[in-house]
Amino acid sequence: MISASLEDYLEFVHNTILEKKEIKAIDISKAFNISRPSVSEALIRLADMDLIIYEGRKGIKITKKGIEQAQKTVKKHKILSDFFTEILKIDREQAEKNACKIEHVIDDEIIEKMKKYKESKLENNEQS
Amino acid sequence: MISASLEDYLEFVHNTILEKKEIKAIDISKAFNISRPSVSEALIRLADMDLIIYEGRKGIKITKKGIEQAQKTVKKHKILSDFFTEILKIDREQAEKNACKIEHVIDDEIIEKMKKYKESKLENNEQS
DNA sequence: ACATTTTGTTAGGTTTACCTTACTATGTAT
DNA sequence: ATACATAGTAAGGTAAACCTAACAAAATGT
Repeated sequence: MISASLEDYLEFVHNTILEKKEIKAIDISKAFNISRPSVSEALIRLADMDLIIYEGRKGIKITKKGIEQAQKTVKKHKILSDFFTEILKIDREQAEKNACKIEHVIDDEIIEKMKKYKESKLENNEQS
Repeated sequence: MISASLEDYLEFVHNTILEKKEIKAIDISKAFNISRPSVSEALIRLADMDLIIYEGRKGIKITKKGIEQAQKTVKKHKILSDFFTEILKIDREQAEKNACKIEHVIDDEIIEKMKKYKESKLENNEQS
């Protein structure tokens, strides 16, 4: 099982690669406000788990396994954050912040029910 | 700030004292499946934070500050678990399990909105 | 081309939350 | 009363996730 911290970093690696085609260790350091050595260490652990391929300055690549992992987290994040904003009327910033923490501990079944609930709620609103 | 583990132990101390009038270190050890030395260590940390008064075999007492802390956690736990069962139709066991983890990371504002949401939903159901 | 800045690594340290092994003190049972 | 079991402590260890200081390599600016 992957830790919350590593999951966060992997999610960021994934999102950044999608957005900007590449990512460097320093980007993670800046994004999460952690030291460069801590990023090195984390990337080595992610590589040990075959979630990324890390070759120092040569770049960070995400593996198939890593993409699958990251997508699961991204999906949870999105459903949580949408549920919070659209159903509970939480402001975006706070919804995002809480999604970031809850995505690491919540079960898939609850996420699925949140998604279904939101969908059925929005259908009803369209009819009214 | 208190850690998730310590918050769990404090919550259990509080609930057990309410239920059975007293609690021993060994009870925590059994409930959370952690070693006796780990419990000792945790209780010392809780005592350092003035959340409990710990005098070894003489017993564990919870302070005013500890009760307040524990009640906050219990409240979050209950609102989460009720929201999951009543709104999202999650079964009790899974709702409890997830509440246990989410209660440590979720903001008060979201908890409040969940509570309000559930209350207004139940009102509507009474009318229909 | 050379100096400076940027990026990453090494080495060593801290804290939290666990663990095991071994010891001590307390309670119980006969 | 003594032997045994239970509860707690002491000592020492591990792994994760962070840190700083110092160094090395690479990229950039002039």
